[in-house]
Amino acid sequence: MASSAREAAIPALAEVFREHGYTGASLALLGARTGLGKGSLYHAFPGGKAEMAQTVLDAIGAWFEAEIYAPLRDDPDPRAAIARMFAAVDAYFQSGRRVCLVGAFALSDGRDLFAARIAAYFAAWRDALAEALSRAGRNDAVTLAEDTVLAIQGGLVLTRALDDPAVFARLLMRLEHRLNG
Amino acid sequence: MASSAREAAIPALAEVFREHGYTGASLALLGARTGLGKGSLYHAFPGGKAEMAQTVLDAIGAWFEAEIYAPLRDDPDPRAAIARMFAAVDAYFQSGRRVCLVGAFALSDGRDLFAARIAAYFAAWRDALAEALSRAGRNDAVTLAEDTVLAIQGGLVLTRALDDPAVFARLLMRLEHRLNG
DNA sequence: CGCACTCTGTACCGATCGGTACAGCGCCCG
DNA sequence: CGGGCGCTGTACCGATCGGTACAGAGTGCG
Repeated sequence: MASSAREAAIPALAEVFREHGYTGASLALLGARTGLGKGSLYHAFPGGKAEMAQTVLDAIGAWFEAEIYAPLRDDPDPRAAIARMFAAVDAYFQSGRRVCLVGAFALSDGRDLFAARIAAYFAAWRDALAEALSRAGRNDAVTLAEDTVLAIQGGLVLTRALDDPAVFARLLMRLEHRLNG
Repeated sequence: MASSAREAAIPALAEVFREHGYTGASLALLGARTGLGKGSLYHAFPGGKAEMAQTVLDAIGAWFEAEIYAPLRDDPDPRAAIARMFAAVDAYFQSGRRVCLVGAFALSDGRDLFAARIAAYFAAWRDALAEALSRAGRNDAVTLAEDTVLAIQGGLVLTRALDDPAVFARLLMRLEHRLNG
């Protein structure tokens, strides 16, 4: 199938963008990590590096939407959805060893190119979490949601800076306690 | 004086690294922003781009040490030092419009090159704040300090991502209230 | 004045950048 | 079996990368 090579390449592309940023992710690196030559890469992504990055951002957004945001909004048990969010976040970011690509893009390169997607990712997260908190009876739902999303990003920065995954683990415990008691 | 051109260039260099990251900050950009040709740049920084980045990181570290960490540790009134920290942070980061270079470096490029400096910057901040909180009588000083430093970094990420300085302003108010009542 | 020394613009280096062109391989379908 | 097409490796493009070499301008001092 035409799109299967494309789909298969996405996780590898994501990893390279995560580790090197947009400008730092060279076609040589992208090709090496995916195992695809330049020809294949441009056949699958005619738009070049920009299309690869967009596709990766969309895939990440879709994953979070399905695994985290949708349950937060729709699960009849909001507290269960929040617990699920923390478990998914811990697994996804490998307890802080893995960086958030969207957050990294927001800070430096490719910010202008992908600003809309970046903003949408965080806004959706904050709003879905606020929805769950609201249904759980919190009246400070929006503030608490913003604070939580922001703390997770900060936790990733500090964990990476200090090279100490315990920072992220402690943070998630604190946050979950604050949200779910 | 020999070092005056060097010193004068540092803020401009810092701004370029902040906006483009380490690999994204080309010598062309660095030269344009500082107003120095390649010859002058390499005369002032014989070690090239790496020395420029190190110098910038050191200058930032020194500024935070003098303006924020030292008062946190030494001011006889720890609550005043904490208030001063929030005012300095708000001014330095221009209410979130400006990104933290150290945090940006921690997330992506140049991380390995400058890991020690990056870790020292955050560890010093966390420890100085914990010292102040401890002297102010908080028994959860270390946790609270870690949480605060991390939240500021996350606030910068989210503010940039959503392009909304109000996020950072709200965060600082919340944090100061949590620390100083 | 003239020497010496600091500084700086410019030309140049090999390497690598993102991207394009294209020839040929292999697979599928008629 | 054979023709066509999806796919891919490779050579190549101009631009730019970080870095070096160096000649000459500017400057201060004996």
